[in-house]
Amino acid sequence: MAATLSVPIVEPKRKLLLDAAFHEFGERGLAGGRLDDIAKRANVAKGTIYLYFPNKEALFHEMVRTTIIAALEQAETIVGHLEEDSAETQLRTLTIGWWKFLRSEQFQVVQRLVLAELHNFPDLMQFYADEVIARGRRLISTIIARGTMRGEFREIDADTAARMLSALSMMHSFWCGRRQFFPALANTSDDEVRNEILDFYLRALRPDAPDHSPDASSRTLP
Amino acid sequence: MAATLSVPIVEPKRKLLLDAAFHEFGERGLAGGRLDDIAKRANVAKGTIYLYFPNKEALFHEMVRTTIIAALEQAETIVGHLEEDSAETQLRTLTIGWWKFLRSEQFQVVQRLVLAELHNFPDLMQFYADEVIARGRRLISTIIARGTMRGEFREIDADTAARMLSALSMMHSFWCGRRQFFPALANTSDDEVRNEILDFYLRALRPDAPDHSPDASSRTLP
DNA sequence: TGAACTAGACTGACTGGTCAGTCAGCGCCA
DNA sequence: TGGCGCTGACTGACCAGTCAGTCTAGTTCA
Repeated sequence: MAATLSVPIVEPKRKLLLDAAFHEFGERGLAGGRLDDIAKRANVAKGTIYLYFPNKEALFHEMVRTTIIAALEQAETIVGHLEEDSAETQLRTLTIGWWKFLRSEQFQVVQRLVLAELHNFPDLMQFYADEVIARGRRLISTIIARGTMRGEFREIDADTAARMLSALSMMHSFWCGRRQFFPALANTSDDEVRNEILDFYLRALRPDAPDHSPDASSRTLP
Repeated sequence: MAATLSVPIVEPKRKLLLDAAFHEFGERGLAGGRLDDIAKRANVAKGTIYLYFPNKEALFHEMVRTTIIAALEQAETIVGHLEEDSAETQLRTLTIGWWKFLRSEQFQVVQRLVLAELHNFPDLMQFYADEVIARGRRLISTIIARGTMRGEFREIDADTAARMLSALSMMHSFWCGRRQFFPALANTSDDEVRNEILDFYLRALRPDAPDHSPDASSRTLP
């Protein structure tokens, strides 16, 4: 059977284990997750896990890493290529894609694990900070810088502004993931929340009204 | 002994244990925290813990509860009584106090535990959501509603607006607690971050410029 | 063709360490 | 002297990690 195609038939099992680990650790965390249960989920004996991973921590480590990567890849296809629209439109497009990413099951689990366990895994924390947080912010900040240059947005440090959008999105995504506890969000759909964030955010980026400022020296009214 | 003063001399030990539990669980989480170590921290034998708490979970539960309460009490004294200032000043005052609360060690630990472990303790999660999140938001939203009524702020749903400030503050407080991983914040002090948030936020609440909008009917310029 | 052999993926009972929870007993104080 | 607050060695459950053994599929050879 394997004589005809020499593709390694082995790797699927690795993926199977990572998938089982994702669910187990996602539910119970690193300390709470049991290898016996992961094996059971993967329909495999416990010993098999040790054929693919040296120990529990390594399995956890790799699971987080691959999940982040998979989630990012998925996010990238969603976000797409930002055409030469207005900065506002670009920001809206990006946010819609990014929000979908934040609300995905994969990211929700990763986020919980990051918040919960990653202070014991500085390298994973750094990976997450660089690849998820910083990467997202960089995309945003590029658009904002462009918008500011064009006069679409007010003068504002693009990195700071990006951080603000990031904070709004991430915190709301977390709350949306626990709607039961937050009556304020119980009757608001994910998309509505996202639009609230965007509308609020874009208000803060509006250019100064031409007058209204203390020194009326630079009037440029029509 | 108890004849002379009938004050229970027992409670200090309880507090001692809760304090030790705070540090132990704060560092290692519920699953990782060891009762032996909590006993050691409190200079007490392990058995003593069981004179005050029925089991580990109960100790954890009560520790989280009392910590939240203590942190809130402390926050309340910081926030103080909001005098009849402008809404903006009130919001600034409140945010300064709230931010100090968010950045306190007590809250930092509670936040980590909440994010990490509280999905196994729905009642604690609810307590946190009600007493910390909702309570904070209510304070903010009252001020915003007043500001909107007075024309200081634009028309905006006060609860939504409160949620935005809450999101900005909580997420940034979390990031500030892990500065090592976020180079963007490495060179920005807590107070600077807080001011960035406030300035950004207040921009989003500014009333519409009198003209610039479709109907320029209501001019109230000097 | 098929019997004998081999490789190595996989199994699961077992081991050893850890830790929550127990309890017999100690010492101090009224 | 009685009892209360406390101790800490002990127990048993649990679970990560091990390893001797099985099972399957491929290969060789008569």
